[in-house]
Amino acid sequence: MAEPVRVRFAPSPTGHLHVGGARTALFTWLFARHHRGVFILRIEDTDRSRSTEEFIVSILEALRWLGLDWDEGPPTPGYRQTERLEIYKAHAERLLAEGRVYRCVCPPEELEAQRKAAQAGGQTFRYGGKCRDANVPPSVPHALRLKIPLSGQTVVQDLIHGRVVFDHSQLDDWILVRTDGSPTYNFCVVVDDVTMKITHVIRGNDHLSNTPKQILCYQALGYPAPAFAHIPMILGPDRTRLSKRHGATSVLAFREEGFLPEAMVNYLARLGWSHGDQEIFTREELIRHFDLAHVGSAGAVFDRAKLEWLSNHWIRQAPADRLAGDLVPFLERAGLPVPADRAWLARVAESLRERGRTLAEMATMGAFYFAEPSACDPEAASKFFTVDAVPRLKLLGKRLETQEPFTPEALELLYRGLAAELGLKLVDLAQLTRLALTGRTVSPPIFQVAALLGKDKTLARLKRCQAVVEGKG
RNA sequence: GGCCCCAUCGUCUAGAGGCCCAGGACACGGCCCUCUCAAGGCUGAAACACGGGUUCGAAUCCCGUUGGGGCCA
Repeated sequence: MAEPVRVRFAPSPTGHLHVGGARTALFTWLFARHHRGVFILRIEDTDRSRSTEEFIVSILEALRWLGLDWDEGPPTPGYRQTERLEIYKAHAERLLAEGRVYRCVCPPEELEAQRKAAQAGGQTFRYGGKCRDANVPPSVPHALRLKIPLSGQTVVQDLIHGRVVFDHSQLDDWILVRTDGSPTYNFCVVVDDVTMKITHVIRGNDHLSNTPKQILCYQALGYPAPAFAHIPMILGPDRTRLSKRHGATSVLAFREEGFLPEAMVNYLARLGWSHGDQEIFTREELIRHFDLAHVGSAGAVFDRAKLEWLSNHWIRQAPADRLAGDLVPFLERAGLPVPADRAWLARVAESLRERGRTLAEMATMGAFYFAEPSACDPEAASKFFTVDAVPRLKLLGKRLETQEPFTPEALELLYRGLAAELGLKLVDLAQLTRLALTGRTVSPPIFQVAALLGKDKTLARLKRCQAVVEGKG
């Protein structure tokens, strides 16, 4: 048996958890759970100017919502980079003492300007290593640079991309500690991954280019490098990296829209990973089947339509009583009264689930269950409220008044009988009733609706509808 | 600009040299079912970026081109 797997997800709290980060977290979590390893959460908050406490809270909440539980991490202290500054400092000092790193006084602005100028002129700019042998004294403000070997190459054995070779001649001596004394992101990552004994670094493709420098840093530190897996990025419809420009990308925004976490997890898992032709996965199935070998190497476009399809699937799978509970905040937000009878709400949810792609949609579509429809769809009204409408409504009201029991099955029998009696098609009576009860031409099966509404409300709405039609002449 | 990654239907993908004149799913069209809309069933249109090799044989291997993406305190 190999060494136990230890993996981490390391978001920076400079924004909400977006779908790209969520998928990285999911893949990492699945890898850990599949291998019965340890999933670690680490907060990369070295960028103090942009990191906030709220974003940390929001990210943790998003992870919990997705059901990605961590074995190590906040609120336990020691899993935030700002708490680990001493560790980075100690490692930097060691590298300096061992001559693996040197002091550099080249002003960053100047270097940046040179690079821009070179690029504009179609030239290649590379840091020349002016300070490499300059023996800058410690008293002068300085940055710390890692010495990259002048020749040779570093090979990244990536679990997804295979062997990727980088020529040392193409790599700049890179900054580990800035002039202001702050360690750079890439240096912190290496030190953290080493000290947390991470065995597999699973992260976005955008970090692949930094990997050879990190491997060189591991070597300078005298540590073995972990295995790497660079997963492709999630793209927008224009095939550029998914961002706010492409609309809502925050995981919590999807929760607000009424997607179920099962749907989100299922969708994200299938975005870039596959298991034959299977599309629908429970969490357990994902854990059982997930492997990095079947993660693709090309970027994937985020497709909301497919998410919605999965969402509908998982809404139909969910137990009715859970759906009822989930629906409550969406009713509130839609300004609808929340019924006290939870069992009744569960039955309502059950009638709505077939058509709902999100909880928010269910609340909108089912509004008539909770409040009397304010007005009929005018186009439908002109079509169905003909001269025949009033007598039919009257007759329906009369028959329904004495109908017992008021169940969908019994009501259907009554309607079918009446339709036959009048020489009508069922649809003629059904649509008229649908319009009266829901105000629309689209709804759950109308006998179910009537039964759930109960005899009193059903009769009242039929009567009111009749009055409206008569009033119109 | 240099380096790196990537390239199968509109989208997500199956495909690890012959089973592929390329399979599934979402979306789209048609039909069926049906009290409406969904769901479901059947069905249609829809792809191996291009050019060279290697091989008896290539979506699958190699090279190049093109296109896209990413990294460079």
